[in-house]
Amino acid sequence: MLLMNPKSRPPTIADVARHAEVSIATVSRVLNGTTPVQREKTDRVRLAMDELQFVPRHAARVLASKRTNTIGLVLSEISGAFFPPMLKGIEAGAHEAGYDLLIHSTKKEGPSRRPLGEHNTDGLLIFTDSLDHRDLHRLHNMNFPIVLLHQTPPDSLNLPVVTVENKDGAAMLVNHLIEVHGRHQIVFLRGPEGHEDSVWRERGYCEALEAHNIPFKPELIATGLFDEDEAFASIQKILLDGNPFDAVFAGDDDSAIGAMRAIKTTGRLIPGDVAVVGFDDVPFARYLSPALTTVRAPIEEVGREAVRQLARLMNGEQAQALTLMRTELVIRESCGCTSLSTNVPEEMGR
Amino acid sequence: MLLMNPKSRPPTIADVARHAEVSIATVSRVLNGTTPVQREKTDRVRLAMDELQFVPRHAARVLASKRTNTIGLVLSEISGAFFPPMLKGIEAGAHEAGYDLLIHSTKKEGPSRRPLGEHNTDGLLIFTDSLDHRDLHRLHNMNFPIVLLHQTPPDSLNLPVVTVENKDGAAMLVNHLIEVHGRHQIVFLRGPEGHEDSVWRERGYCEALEAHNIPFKPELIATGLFDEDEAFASIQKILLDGNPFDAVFAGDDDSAIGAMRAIKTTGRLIPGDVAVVGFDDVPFARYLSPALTTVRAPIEEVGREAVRQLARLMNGEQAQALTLMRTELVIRESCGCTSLSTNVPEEMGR
DNA sequence: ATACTTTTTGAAAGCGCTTTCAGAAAACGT
DNA sequence: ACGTTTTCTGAAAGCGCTTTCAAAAAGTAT
Repeated sequence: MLLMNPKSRPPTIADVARHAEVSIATVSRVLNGTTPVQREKTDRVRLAMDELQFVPRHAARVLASKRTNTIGLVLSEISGAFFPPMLKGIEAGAHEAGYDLLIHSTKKEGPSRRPLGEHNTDGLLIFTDSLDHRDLHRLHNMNFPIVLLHQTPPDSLNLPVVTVENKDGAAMLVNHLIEVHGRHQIVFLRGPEGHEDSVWRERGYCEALEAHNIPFKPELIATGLFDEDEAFASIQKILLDGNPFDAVFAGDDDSAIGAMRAIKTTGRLIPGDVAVVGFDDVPFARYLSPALTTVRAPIEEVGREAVRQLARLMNGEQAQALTLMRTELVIRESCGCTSLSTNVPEEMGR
Repeated sequence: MLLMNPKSRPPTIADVARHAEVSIATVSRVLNGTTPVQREKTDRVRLAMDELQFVPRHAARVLASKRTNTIGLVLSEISGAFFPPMLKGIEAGAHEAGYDLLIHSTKKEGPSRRPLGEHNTDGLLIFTDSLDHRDLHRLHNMNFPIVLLHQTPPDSLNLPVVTVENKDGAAMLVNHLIEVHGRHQIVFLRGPEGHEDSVWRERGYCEALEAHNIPFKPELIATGLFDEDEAFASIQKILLDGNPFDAVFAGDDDSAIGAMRAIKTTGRLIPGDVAVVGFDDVPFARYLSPALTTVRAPIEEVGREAVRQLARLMNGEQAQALTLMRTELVIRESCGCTSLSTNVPEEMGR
């Protein structure tokens, strides 16, 4: 193993050039493949790079080329069952496209008002409302590549969006409750104020009701905040108020757990007395008893697709204004269906 | 709102200097607070920066200062219940310390053998064995700040490590099984080959047996790969082989699910006939029936602490060679204890 | 006032790479 | 062989910022 002089600084492109007896420009060219270089020289350069263990200084390339080769993910908080698969998809997408991923949390901005990395990235993925409208406008005005995740653009800004078919998924779910199980008094638990996914799910809920001529009852709408305890409390309140219901669409799976707990507490049976369904299909949904009927969103694909759209933007191409990833009904037991393989994941037999 | 000439490129420090009628150096100084600057000039500069919406070019600072203000997280794959909280901790730690986070996946290296970001980060967090020993040696030799996560250094390299007390946690768990529930035939399900966490958990398992003079039986050791289906198969095999056992320490929670399924399939009762315990305390552990007794590792804290150690290294200070985060026994039902509040999370009453 | 500190400031030299630009070399045509 | 076109190549000019360095300004002590 080649030991390098401990005092010496890491090799630069100039060292490589000297070592390979070519010009700096030539080294740069074999590094980037921008211009053909004679075979023999290419080899010499490659060899030199290996021997010197040369690693190009990212900052220098960025400064000179104005391309960072990095995409930024802006988000307000890392949490929820939702986040990991999305990140996984984004990471995979970035990797595929040859970009690095810079994570920028906007939650309670640190000591130094560190500026958003516009110049430090080639494009930005913005999750939900992690960035305020002012910044969004500014970036949009300067024509900076941006893709929104799970958030439609404010003020009719023309920014591409990637999200899931919340409305259709919710409608499928509620239709199932109505058509297959004959439920008509369906509670809906809203997510956090302003949460777009929740808004669309509610819309799907309403459409399903309408489609079956079931009147919308405001007293069956409550707030679950996509949170277990909040949902628990909300369902308890509805029970206390004496509003009858035979099903709960909990808004998301976390809320569904809370709802189930609240219902069980009263001695009611799930799904006999009350059907409970969620949304998201988080990993533990199948382990609940009864196993939770819900809607699966291809979250990982959302992340991957968002990167793809962003890549198009960064290449100067047009991106799709709205990408809606299809959702899928996951029937288990909590709706009243009977699963043959209780608590057994589908993949079991593989 | 100040509209800028659309043709104009983003403002540079020179523009700010001109605008504020000071030198470039002065602008840099108020930007970094490196040297005191007259109050009045400071104000002028600040104003100019605001008006021009100046955002310093990251690359330029890095190139000039040799500090990237970024730490890199190197990992081979984003997955597992394990990952999200760890990332959350790391992100939080990085944010606190004023660093950005660059995620670098080494899984199936992309098209261009993109070099690891040594020069693009001030320090690296290396998760499990996402980086091969050669690179590790090289980085170590050049005295580059590195902290290992859940992996002790190979070849007695002197690199700081942050991980959890797997051995103690496992021992506590097995002790509980033995002392409280009188189990003596305890199956252990190993994790993936070479997985350090698994090795230590097994060691804890062995120590607990020894401490109670229970002979170690090789036929009670099997492989669960920290995977539900694999664990299912392994337990089935042990059952088929007719090796009697009255408890399963599943290695991790995922395996525990598989183990529970396999045991239930035979009609045996949990925990009556067989106690099952896991490790990790993933979110759904409490929702299983019976609720899973397991060990909670402060994963998020691991991430945060790792960043802290790395920060010390980057500041030229010494880091702690080994940081073991304490684990905690989480007693639920699957070990044979009876929980008063079945399936009800502790926080319920808040 | 004068000499000597101490505090602020600006000029200018890089940081390591990409990218014109124009010249050199090679390839081609006749 | 010579003029042209096509390929390759090197010199040099930045990219936007930090950081000496030394001079200028302001403050203190004599």
